[in-house]
Amino acid sequence: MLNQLPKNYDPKEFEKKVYQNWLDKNYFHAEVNEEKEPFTIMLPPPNITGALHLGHALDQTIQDILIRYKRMSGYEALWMPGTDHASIATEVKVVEKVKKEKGISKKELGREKFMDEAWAWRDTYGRRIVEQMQQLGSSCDWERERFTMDEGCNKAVTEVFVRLYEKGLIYRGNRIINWCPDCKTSLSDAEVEHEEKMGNFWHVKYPIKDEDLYIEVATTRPETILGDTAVAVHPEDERYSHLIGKIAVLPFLNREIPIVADTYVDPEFGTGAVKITPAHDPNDFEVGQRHNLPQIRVMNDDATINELGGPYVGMTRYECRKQIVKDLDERGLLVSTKERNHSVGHCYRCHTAVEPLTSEQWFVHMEPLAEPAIKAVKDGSIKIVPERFDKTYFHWLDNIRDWCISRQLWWGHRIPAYYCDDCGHITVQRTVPEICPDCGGTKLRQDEDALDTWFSSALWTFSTLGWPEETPELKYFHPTDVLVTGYDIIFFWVIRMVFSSLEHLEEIPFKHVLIHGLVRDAQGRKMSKSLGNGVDPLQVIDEFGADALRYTLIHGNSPGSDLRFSQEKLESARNFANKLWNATRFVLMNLEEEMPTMEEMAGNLALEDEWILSRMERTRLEVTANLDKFELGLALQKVYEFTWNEYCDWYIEMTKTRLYGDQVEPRQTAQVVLTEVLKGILRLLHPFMPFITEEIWQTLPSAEGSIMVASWPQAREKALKPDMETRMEHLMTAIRNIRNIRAEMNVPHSVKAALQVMAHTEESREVITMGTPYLKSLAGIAEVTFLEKFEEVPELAVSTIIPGAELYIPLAELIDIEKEIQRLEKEKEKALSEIKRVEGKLANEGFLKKAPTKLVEEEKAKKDEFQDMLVTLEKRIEELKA
RNA sequence: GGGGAAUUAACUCAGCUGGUAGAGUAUCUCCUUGACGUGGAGGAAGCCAUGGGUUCGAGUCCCUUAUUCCCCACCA
Repeated sequence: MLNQLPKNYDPKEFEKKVYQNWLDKNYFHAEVNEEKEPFTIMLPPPNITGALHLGHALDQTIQDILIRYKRMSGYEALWMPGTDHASIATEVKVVEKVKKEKGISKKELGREKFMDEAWAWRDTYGRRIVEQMQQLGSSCDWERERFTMDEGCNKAVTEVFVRLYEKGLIYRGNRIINWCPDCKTSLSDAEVEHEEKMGNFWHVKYPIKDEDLYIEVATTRPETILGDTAVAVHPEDERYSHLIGKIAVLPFLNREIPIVADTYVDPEFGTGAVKITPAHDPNDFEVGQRHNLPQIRVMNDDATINELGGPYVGMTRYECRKQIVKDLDERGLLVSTKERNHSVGHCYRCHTAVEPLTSEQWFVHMEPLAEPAIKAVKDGSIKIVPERFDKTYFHWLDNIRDWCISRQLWWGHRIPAYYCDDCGHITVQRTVPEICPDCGGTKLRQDEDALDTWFSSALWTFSTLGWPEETPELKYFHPTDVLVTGYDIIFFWVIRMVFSSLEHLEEIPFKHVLIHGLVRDAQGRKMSKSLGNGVDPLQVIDEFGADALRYTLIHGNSPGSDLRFSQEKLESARNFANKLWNATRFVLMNLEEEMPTMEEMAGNLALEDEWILSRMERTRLEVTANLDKFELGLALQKVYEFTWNEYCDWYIEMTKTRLYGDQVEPRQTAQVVLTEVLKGILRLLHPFMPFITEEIWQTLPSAEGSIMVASWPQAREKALKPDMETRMEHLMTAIRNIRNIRAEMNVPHSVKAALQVMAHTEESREVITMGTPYLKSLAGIAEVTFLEKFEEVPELAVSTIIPGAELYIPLAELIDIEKEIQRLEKEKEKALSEIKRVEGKLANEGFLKKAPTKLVEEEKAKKDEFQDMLVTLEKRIEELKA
């Protein structure tokens, strides 16, 4: 007795064990190996802020499929895992934790102790993420696991910062930036989410100094009046030309501000006069620069009004807005209030409305970096899949502005800039300076700020391989092959990796970018904490198994599009696993200890053997092609269909006559082919469903080692047997038709019918002869006889047609003649409509001239076929009516 | 304001370089046949959103319209 499997598929029984075995055998590890071609994927490092969600599961499943496929195909496949420190998000979480546990703020705790807390957090969640990935089956090279704040990454970050600074591409400046009053840090443009909101548009009068005149401005943010330093009008706007150069008096503060002319102003919009607040509006900032206006910042870091706000000091920006509107109204300066839609920026982490304000920050000068990045995609060095995301990529780069990289946070890479207290000189260098190179002073302070998280993730493809050292790994594995990520982080990450790698390594970071969509809930809603519709991958794995989860995420999904996640899909995935499981049980219980090899049986193959082997070959060809084009959903679909519809539904059923027969030889061939094809299926399916395929593989005789290191089946076009496929098709049609007739005639299973065949071609006679055992076992036929003359056709019989032959079932006592005539009429209709279609085509001159000859031939053949069928049907109907 | 996507069977979605519409789920009929009822056999179900164009031929390519959904954007 060979190995046996339990009756039901229960992934919990083996998934952990299987994964542990892979770990023990070190199969995930990749090394520089000049004898093999490398294939590299860098895992987009998950944030250490919490647990993995279904989006991660999708992202990682795609990568795991690709990496397993390539590993089996003989590549030295490296999948480098790691986690991201996620500066803001983690810091916020740790701040909350400290507050909750210790009741103190981060300042009270102090920088050093705060960092200890953050590292402890990282240890906990970093480990949890690894565990989750392992449950999903991810075959990462854990020995190479990295963290964006580990020593190697730190070194790379410093190196990049210093190089860019020395090149003049990083600078420090007092500029307008996006400020999150809740996270209390600056944000890059990419980190601001804009939202359309209904707000008010207030028209306000500013008195003109020493004159009985007013200038009317319009604003959505009255609280910024406190920071106004000018009013601007269009230079050619005649309504205001007399006011240019005059002085307006700011309400409440009585500040005297000039009226300036600037083409930025759109005379058509609002009143045509704009209040200018250089310290709180990006456009106004620009105007301010052009006209040398002072910047008056009237808000604190928490967006309350500071002492420059006069009577409004201490109010929040919203309280202040309300109060100012009220005060303006009281003084008769409020002209009107209108409703108006406008977009407000929000922090992508905490969703607080962002406050634009001027601040001393570090920036990357983007223009010179953007250009090569655009070129790399334009010239095809980097291919984005699906292609349409090119537009997103270009659009962002074409409109890029300088990148604000400093964050007022502790958790992150501290900026390697040192200020001299004596002379104010700024030193940027790789190591901590002892003395100021300018004045020799020793009182040096390092910049307090940390770098944007994305600054370090931008280096991920090479900082993880040892850069700036010229390591063998870097040379061998870089550029990486595919970057797999969601469309939501093209801006944050993909673009920045491209220009970073091009700038520092002078090569692309990856050859392909494979974009996937978002995982949504069954109603199509985004999964979110506030909706409470998030699904925990671990719970899914617990209930259905990791393979079913992976199947659900991949099946029927196409690159770049969102997918809905539902219970039904999981069930269908689990059912498929169960089907495969039981097919294996069937095979196992019919095998014997001693089995010949496939090669030894090559001469004994029956029609169905040749057929299934040819079909498997075709499936291999298609699946491999799909995988190479990143069409994972299609690839999986094909494996599924081959497994269920061909192997299980037909081939297994057909082998039963041989397996249960008492002759050794045909039985052995069936046993060998059953095993061979099952193994073929397992190898094709392994990248998608690694656990079940491994578990089953291990039970099969003659399967050596792990399926993980088995070879990917090389598809051979010449192994296809199209004629065998056609013959089998005909036999299957015969069986289906007979089953159909039986169902329609309500012939119970117990009643075996005799089949009489009028064969017109040698081939059809052969098909029926070879197919006789299957007509018996699968179509309820008792025996098959061939008719030689038309006169022998029984009168009371139901009939059906396959190419080249008519099949009759005399069921005199059972058939209802009227019903049978109806059935035949229906078939006749079908034949007629087919003939009409084909004839229409063949009557078309253009078709005959321009369509490929092969197609024309096929159509002609079809026409003949259907016409024969029609003749037979008509004859048959006549006979029955008579 | 700009860009993109979607619109295919009751539902959720596939459909690659144009050549007679597919799957899963649900539904209807039958079946405890020695792998599987997490199953088997059979059936019903679609003017592939709209109007045009290119073509011998369009779900597939081009344009129009409608609806829905994303993304981007410095009109105060």
